Amino acid sequence: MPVVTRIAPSPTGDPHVGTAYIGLFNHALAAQARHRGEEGRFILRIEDTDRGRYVADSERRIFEMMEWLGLTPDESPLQGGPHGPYRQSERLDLYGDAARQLVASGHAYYAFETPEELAALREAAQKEGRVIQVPSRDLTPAQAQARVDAGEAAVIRLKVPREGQTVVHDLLRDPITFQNREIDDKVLLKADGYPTYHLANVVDDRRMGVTHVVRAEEWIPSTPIHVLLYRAFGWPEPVWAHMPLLRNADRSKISKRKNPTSVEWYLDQGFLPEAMLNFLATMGWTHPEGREIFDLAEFQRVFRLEDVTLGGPVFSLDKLRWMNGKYLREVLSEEEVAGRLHAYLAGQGHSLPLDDSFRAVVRMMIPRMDVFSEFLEKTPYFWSEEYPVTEKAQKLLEEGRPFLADLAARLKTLPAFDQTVIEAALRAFAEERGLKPGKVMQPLRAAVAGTSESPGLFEMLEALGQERVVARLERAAR
RNA sequence: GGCCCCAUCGUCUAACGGUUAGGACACUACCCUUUCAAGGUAGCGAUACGGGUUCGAAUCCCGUUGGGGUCACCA
Repeated sequence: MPVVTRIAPSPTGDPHVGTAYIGLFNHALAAQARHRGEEGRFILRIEDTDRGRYVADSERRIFEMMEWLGLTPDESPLQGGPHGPYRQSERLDLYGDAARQLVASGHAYYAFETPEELAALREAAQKEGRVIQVPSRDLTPAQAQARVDAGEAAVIRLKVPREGQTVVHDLLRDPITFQNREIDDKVLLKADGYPTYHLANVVDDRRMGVTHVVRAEEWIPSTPIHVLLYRAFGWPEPVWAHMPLLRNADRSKISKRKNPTSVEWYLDQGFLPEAMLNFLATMGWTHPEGREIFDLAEFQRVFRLEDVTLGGPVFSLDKLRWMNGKYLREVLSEEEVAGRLHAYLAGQGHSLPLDDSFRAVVRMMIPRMDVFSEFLEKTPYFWSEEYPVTEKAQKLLEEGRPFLADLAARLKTLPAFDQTVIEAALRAFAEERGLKPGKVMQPLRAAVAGTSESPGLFEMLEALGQERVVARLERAAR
């Protein structure tokens, strides 16, 4: 069975984590079909029929987000494809024709009510606890056509049956039943000639051959409209599957105010796309063998839509961070981490050489960071002599005051400066003074790092190098 | 408020009529240890409630409660 899926974001702002989330599943479904040797396509279509909310670079940023995550679509406005154009604003003729076709077949009608009239109608309907009824529905086709011909502003509305019910066969929640009398006559074509979401969505999905509509739960209430539309056109319905909504900690729909929702933020913070994807995959779904860490290929291998759970998953930044750290420590090699971190830092405007010294610091920091943005924050003393000194480090420095100068002198004379030599020297120094090793090491750490929290002292000293270590010690001893 | 969806530890979830209700994050303790981490071990911690069905219910049915979504010429 061919599987054609899509995401259809509107270009109204930052590339949203929810788009990535839904994109992951749609992308996987298409990939699975291809692996089976069947047709599988994943489309990115831009729903830009609301000119009021259009944001110019949003489309490009959505595409870049998908690429970053490795969810590159097979067809999109940027790549093109055989079913384009992929921007609804470039497909306007289609919708007008489709809407008029429905008027001709009696499934839709021209409506002339003004916004003010509609507001009044809506208020009245609300009072009576029923859905709005549009007077234009009762116009004869000839009457309506005459007013349109006269140039009167009109929208086209779907003529929803007054009786009966419409059942949505959602793959995850089948069946969902709606009473037709509770569905209002939705606008299909706006007065400006632009389609509404409902029309454009159905027409495009049909023309692009979409077989599976996998989208967020918030669309459930409009799905009966879409079903009615498919029927009015005489088209077969796609498979419907409504995924749960990502949630804030208070369980409301994930939002900007309560969570970082822009994927660009995660990129800026230095999250890995692999970890992001892995984490998103565990929202509403679990690996059948209980694995926590798995890659996209593995996800595609074992994912089944039917296994999706429906409780709205709370998006936990804590767990995402843990998972990202896990990738740093257990999935990627040290060399890969160094390379990626270097590229990340370059992207942030820090040009550090990708050399052995950088690699040594990275190696020490891998177990000490979860995301790349922590790297420089935690290692200022590796890159400059102007590193901050914490209060606690200051205290340790005082404790070391009696021997810091001597220690500097001792380290200065060391013939080699590797971990083994350093450790032996320090232990010997402590013993001579009748101090426990820690009593020497802590002040030393404070002197060279300005903090009591650092990687292992010996490896850190080696990475810093004899010259810097001695100089810092001498400075601290003064 | 109408309509619709949902309901297992604080969070993500496992269980698909029979388990001491399992794992992960977070939290706590201990171990390791030169600090901080990482890692290891242990602990804390859940079937919302009430009725059914059944020999047996977290699992099936109904109700209640709770949470969420949606009610535009936005998507």
